[in-house]
Amino acid sequence: MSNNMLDKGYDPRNVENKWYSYWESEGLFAARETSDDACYAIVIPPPNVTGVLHMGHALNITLQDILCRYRRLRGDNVLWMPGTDHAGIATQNVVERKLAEENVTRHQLGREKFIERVWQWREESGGAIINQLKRLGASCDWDRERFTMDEGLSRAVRKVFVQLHQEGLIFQGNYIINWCPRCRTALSDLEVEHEELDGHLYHIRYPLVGETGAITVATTRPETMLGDTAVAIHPEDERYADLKATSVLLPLMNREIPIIRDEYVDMSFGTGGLKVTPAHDPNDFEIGRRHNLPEIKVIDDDGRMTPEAGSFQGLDRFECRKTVVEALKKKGLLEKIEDHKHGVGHCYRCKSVVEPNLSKQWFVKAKPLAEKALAAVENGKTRIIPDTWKNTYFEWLNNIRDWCISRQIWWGHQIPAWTCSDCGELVVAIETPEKCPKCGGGDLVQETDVLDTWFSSALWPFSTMGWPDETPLLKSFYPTGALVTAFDILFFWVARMMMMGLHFMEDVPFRDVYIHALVRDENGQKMSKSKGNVIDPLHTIDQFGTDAFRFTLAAFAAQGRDIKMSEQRVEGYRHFINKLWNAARFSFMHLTETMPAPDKESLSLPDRWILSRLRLAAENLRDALDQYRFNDAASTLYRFVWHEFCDWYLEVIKPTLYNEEDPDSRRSTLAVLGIVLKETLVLLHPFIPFVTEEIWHKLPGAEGSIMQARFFLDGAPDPLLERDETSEAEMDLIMNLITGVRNIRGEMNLAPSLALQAIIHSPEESVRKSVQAYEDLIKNLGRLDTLTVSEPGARPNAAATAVMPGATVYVPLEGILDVEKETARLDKELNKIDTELVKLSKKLNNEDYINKAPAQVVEKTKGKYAQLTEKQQKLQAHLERVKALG
RNA sequence: GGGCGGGUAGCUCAGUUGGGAGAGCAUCGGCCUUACAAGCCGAGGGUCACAGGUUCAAGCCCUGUUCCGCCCACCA
Repeated sequence: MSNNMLDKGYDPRNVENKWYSYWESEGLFAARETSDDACYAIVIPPPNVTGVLHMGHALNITLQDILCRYRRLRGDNVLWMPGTDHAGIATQNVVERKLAEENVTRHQLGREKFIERVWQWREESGGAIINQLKRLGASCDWDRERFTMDEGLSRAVRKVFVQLHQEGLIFQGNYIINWCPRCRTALSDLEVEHEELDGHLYHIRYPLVGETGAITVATTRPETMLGDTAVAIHPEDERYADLKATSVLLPLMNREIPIIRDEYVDMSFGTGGLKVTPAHDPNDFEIGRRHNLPEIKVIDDDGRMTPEAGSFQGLDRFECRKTVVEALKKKGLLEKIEDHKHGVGHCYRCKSVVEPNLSKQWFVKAKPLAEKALAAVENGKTRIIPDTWKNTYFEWLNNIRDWCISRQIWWGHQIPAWTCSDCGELVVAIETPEKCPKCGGGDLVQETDVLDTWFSSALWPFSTMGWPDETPLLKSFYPTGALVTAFDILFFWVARMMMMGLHFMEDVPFRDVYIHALVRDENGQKMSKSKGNVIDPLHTIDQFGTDAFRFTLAAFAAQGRDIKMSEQRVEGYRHFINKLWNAARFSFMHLTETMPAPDKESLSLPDRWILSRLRLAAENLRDALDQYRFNDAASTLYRFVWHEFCDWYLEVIKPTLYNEEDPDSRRSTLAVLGIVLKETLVLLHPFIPFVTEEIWHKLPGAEGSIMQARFFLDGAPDPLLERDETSEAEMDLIMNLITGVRNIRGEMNLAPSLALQAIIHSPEESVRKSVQAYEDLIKNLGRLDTLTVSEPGARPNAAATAVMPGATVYVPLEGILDVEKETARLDKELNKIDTELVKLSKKLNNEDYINKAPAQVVEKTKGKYAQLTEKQQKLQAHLERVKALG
């Protein structure tokens, strides 16, 4: 037994860690800062630093790793930039929950101490997600790992903030924003998730001042009435044409508020009366500004009623709703309550009901930035794949609103703005200013708010490469080649990277954006902890190995469709990994040394055939990956490896390998086997890096890591590795003959151990020659005793038959032919042919078809018709003879 | 309210300019054939959601209907 003998089954556990360490220690993931080779970069979508790997990451990372490894094999200088995100609110919430277990609030701790705790938590947990990415095989350039809060990136954030402020694209203002009373912070519009809920529509009567009667308004949030500063009606509403009163008395508060006329009001809704609460509703806010209405905040930052709410002060907002309704009922001012479905905003981090609230915040003026981002996709500088997402992207950018970037939390980039306590001057600067530039005062107080997490991630493609310095890295790798992500952060992240990249780098951040699917559970449900349907990728890996898992993800990554993950399927692909393993194992039983490359002329048919098929597989793989069709790439490989290389080639060459009497043939076949195995491993490597590396090292003549290999398609043209359609056609004939015999054996229930005899008739000399030349091969795989080939002549009676283009096979079964079975078998086949012929003749008898269809298509149909007719005749004739036996 | 995706074999899904309906798993039959029983050989199984239309030809293009899923939206 040779020393490169493999174990009987593939065990990933013995292999994966070993090779990952090897790749890292050999520096095989490292990008060169400059090179003559094409440079290709991908920046990782930075996972939350305190996060845990989930299926979404697994898919995302796997696809990126496939692209990166593929590009390296194509000879590119690849940079896969890794890193993590500080994930402001999410991380802060996690740490706050931990504190809660100790019965401490962050306020008790104080800002500085709290931030220390967060950093501490990052130290403890920050490595976890990275190690999990490594288990997936991620070939990131880890020496360059970045964090959105590290010094370099913080500098980039401050620089961007200051410049945008100078350009008037960042401003501070009092506007209505989305407020999460639980997280106690403002949120951007994107961070609010709307959920359709069953609620109520309360109809409330607001009595007119100076005359009898009332205007009835309808609201879903009666507690906000305490902050009403007007009632609005449509200027053209005829119901109020004669209304003389100019104000109403706000119930419960006994405040007189004006009746205003505004076209925003929908006359068809309810009674056409709209209560206006400028401080707690975005629309009302707009109306309020148009009419110079006071803005009265009745709900505070904790979601409790303010002193402005009068006797309701201190009540929780939901408690207050009930109380207000009761009070109105008592006063007889509640006209009715209807059931009403409406969208309610929730915090995307903590799921609390978001309160629209008037607040002073910082904003990015988004329109000017959005225009460039739109143009770049319109003119194709950045491609979005699949392009159905282009519309979504355009839609959002076209309707973009100013981006609220200030957050009232502690974990994040503190806004680089200071207020002079002496003169009130606002100073925005990259570095902490020593004194006030206006009055020279030394007491400058920094803005306590921090920036939206997505502000710093928007800079990721260039901040990670050293911007604002002009680094060699930026020069080589910006714009990056591709961004790979799921659609759920298309707006949060992708669109904003486009905006910032175009603004600050004056070029797009990436040439391609590949949007992949969401991973769902077997029932198509989104995986979530609360549903308990989460499949842990690490568990899957433990069970089946990383390679099987990765191959599964790739195989399911069809464009435009979500993935329903199930472990059962991973198991299926584990079989594939094992199949490959065993194919290698078999090969190494014979392939013990390097073989010289043979002349093409001296090769046997199967050798020529498999080389040609390898070429085709490589081309298909390349085309699929270049178009991000990962599933096609995976199935191409699967089919080639299993059904061509294993099922046919390895079986076909066995007699050659075991035949000691023809060492020349054996050597040339071994040489081909070596080439095909080697190149196949290279093709597979991006998908299943571990097992291919493991096998690579057993391969005679293979040097170094498989990561240093190159795609043969890119090398100097090698006549051995060209398509050879003549050989493919000849091999097809041989395979058809074998399948014909196997089919007979299978359907007639003949034991595999029973050696059969076959008679092949063909009028074509080339066919007879092929059969003669590969007689042993056919006999072997067809499990035949004897094989004779001749021109059509006397036919055996007690025989089963298989008819194919150019040849007819007879398997004499004297004494054992089951007439009934063979009759049934032939009948079935004839029926199929019958229906097929009816269809074809219908076509061919159609003048329009003959005239209008392309000649090529018509010819094809005619050929097929002739072929089937011939087959039908032969089968029919045979059927007669068989019947005569019975 | 607007937009998007999907409905193809029992299950999960492919199907790239319209021209012979496919794969994996599952099922059935036969095999321990010296790489692999995580395997080998063979078989059965589909009104391509429904209804129209365009075309010589439709799973694919157009219109409508229906069911499922998702995204966006300031109608109280």
